[in-house]
Amino acid sequence: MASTEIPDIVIGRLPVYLRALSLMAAAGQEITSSHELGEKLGISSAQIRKDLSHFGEFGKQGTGYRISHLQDQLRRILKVDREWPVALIGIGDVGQALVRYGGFRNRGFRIVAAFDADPAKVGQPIGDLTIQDVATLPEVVREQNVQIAMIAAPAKVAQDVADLCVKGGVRAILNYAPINLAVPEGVRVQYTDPVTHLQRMTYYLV
Amino acid sequence: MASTEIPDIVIGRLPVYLRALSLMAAAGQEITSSHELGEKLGISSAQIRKDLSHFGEFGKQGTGYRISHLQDQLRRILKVDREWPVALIGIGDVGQALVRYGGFRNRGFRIVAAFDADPAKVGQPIGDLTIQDVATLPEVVREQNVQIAMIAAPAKVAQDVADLCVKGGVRAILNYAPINLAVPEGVRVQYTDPVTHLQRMTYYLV
DNA sequence: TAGATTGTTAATCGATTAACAATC
DNA sequence: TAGATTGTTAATCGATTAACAATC
Repeated sequence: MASTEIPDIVIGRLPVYLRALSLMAAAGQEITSSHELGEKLGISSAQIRKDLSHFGEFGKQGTGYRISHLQDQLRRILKVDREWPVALIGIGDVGQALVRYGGFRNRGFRIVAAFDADPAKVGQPIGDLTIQDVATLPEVVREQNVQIAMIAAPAKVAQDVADLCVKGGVRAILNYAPINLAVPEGVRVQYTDPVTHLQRMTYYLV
Repeated sequence: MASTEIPDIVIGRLPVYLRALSLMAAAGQEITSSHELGEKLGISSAQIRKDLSHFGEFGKQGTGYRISHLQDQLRRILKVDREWPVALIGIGDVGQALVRYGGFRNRGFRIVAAFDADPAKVGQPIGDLTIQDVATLPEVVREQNVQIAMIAAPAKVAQDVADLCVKGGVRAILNYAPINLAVPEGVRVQYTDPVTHLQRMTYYLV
């Protein structure tokens, strides 16, 4: 079976599956099973099979899944069988780390434009790029058909930056600023904040 | 009411509530309601009230919640009404950004030890700290009673680093390496990987 | 073949929501 | 007071799991 409203929580697990598969593939492994994958990820094998069954039949009874095939399928489903252009806003410590991060390549993304509001930074080179004035963002991302943005700007201006992104046609935002963004329907936001992650664990400490 | 096995998904929302409250407080606001908070976060007001009801009664009928009081309560519940010492392993781009990040203070955390495996880095200053040899980690974190670690080391060695952390008594790990860690029962891991976040959104793009 | 593992169904489990009495 | 909002209950909704026929 396939289609008809896949739960978002299922979509959220697919990148995790894909990452685990890539690790296995890198180690030279060719076949895996829902049981093995579940073991590695702390997820039940039934859940993995159920999740995958939303999209089709990718395994073989008695054998399991050919890793390369399942990777291909997951990449296709997640639409990362291509290279998405990404805009990065805020070239501070986090922004610089993101530019230098080698993990985007081959996983579906490339930073194609970097922005900052600081006149001292605008015009400076960063990696292969030149830092552009954030005021020009809507125009630039629209021209380059950029649908994805990463916001690493200070919290104070993050909402303004998000507004500029939306104005330029961005539909997906990864927000490093520790604030909740208000965006129109149809624009997705993911948050990443080390403190929030840590605070989620302290509850369980003594 | 209180206690008796709070669902982890509820715990996961508390830091988000706390962050939103801090933002309101910073803007000079003194009172809020479950409705307003839910509006800001894209969560139903009923869910917020239900979540809070696991821990006690923090509001007032007809009025809502006094923000400073709810902040205090959430900080107490999450155990971030203190300052947790944190170890950081891997002083590359991400590690450096974390050391310079000002957002830990006042939110419950302080990096008290920085480690790297590179002999050229060991002994170098980073912020207020000196980079230490990762081989000494178990000893050092045990001495300083560090229960929380952030791993920003390369994927290849992240599991080894996690093992050292566990050996030193660490019970909570925030992992920036794009791999799933195997840890013993009782040790919590949170993952943060920009690519995984982005891949979760591309599914919805055209 | 015998053993293993899939894909799927039905049952269970848990989380979210709607509604409202209590009350500030 | 009148209006508003909490805390909580019961109902709904959705996700996870157990189990197994199908079959490699």
